[in-house]
Amino acid sequence: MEYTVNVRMNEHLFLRDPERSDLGRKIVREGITLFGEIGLEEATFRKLADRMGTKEASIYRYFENKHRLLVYLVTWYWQWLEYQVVFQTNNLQSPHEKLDRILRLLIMDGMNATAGNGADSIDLKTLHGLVIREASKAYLTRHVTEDNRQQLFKPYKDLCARIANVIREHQPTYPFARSLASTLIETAHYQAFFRQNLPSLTDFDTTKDETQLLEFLRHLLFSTLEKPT
Amino acid sequence: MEYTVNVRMNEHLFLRDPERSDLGRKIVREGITLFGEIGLEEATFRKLADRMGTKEASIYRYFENKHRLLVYLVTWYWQWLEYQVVFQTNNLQSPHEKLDRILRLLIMDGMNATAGNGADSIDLKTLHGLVIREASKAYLTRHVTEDNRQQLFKPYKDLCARIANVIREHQPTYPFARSLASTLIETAHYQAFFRQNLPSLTDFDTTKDETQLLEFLRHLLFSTLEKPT
DNA sequence: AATTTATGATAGTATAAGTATCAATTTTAT
DNA sequence: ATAAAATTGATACTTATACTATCATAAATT
Repeated sequence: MEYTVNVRMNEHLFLRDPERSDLGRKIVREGITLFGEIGLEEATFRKLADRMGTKEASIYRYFENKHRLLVYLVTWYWQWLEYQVVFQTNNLQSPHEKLDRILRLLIMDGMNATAGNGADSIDLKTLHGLVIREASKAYLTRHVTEDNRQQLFKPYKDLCARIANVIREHQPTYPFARSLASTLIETAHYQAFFRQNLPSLTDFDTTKDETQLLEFLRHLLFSTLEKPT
Repeated sequence: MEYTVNVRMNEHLFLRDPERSDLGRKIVREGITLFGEIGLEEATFRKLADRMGTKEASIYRYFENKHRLLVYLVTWYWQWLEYQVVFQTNNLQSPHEKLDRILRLLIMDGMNATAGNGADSIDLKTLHGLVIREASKAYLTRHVTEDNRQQLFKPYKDLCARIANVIREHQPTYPFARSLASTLIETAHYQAFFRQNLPSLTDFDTTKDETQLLEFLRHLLFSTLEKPT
């Protein structure tokens, strides 16, 4: 059985829906690789246009500016991840097992490489790397309140709320389920970043895989949930 | 007894030592308030110069660019904080008590408002707010490896290592002391940011003080250290 | 008093960010 | 199949940012 899961994006994120044209899908796809390759600050719409063989002005017709494109990509990731959480924890009996599955999703442990159909498929590994480096810049701005009013962070909140629910399922008396959920998400990301770039801020062996990070998160999560408050 | 503690800054951070002239100290002081008021992305050296009644070119004589000034401010904070950790945990008998003191430092619980002498004193509350919003941008860049080679993040690593040592003092068998230390620092910051700006990502009452954040961190830390690995 | 050093004032370049226009092309509706 | 509508390409602007350069003046050193 073949199927694709479509993510419905917040309409404030774009001027013209990039999912509805080849050019739009290409902006998203190439945007991920450009941001991934040279980083958000070095990236410009001109460079993106050149790489795509199109014009700056064409990209501006889809996205108001670079920041909106970033938020688009990052929220796409949150929504994709929330779907994975729902899908992969479905029919698991124990909340413990669900949480374990969620942690493995957060570090993209053993994920398949792409999402979506053929040429327009999204390179999830690259997107994950982008999220690790740039996702926090989506909200660490002066206009966070305004963006929040436009519901731009709803996918992040939804993901967080969903994880918090599983936490409460496992330990109904724990009073900081949402903070713990957001901490797990953020910690998964910057510990991965530190492991790669500033390894002395971690205890992980850079030459090995992310198993140690997973161990760290697992221990953090389950010890916290076991101890009464 | 009057005394001031001087922080020796990495010389790669500036072109001319801002501590050694009135103009330089003013750049640092006003830089903190400007970044604090309008945020890093909106801030420019032109705006900073206008606000100071000086010229753009004069600021460029001290700092290569905006990012270096950011790193300067942020690392100043890390060094100041490490000193506070050393000072305030000195002569405390139990590592548990030391860790508790460290957590309170991380959220700036009951800190006095300024550091340094008179007119050149640094507004710590504003700097703390700046660190919460902007500190991660100091390392979340493409040139992190190069900056790291220039030791720009040494103060952060030193602080982290010091906290990790207290963690090991309290629980010698815990294998992730450094990751836990960096997690505590980061979590203290973005949970404070979320509390202020995206409160549904937390369980904290925005109308109250940071006590709940402290409770969250305390529980996270001590439950993790109690449980065997 | 002489000399080095720091700052102010002004000017200039390169790139980024964003807008506007219009013709050419593609898509959609009839 | 044809007309109408929407999309894209191509070009050209405007404004702002991020610097660099120069030189006169002021301040601090020797």
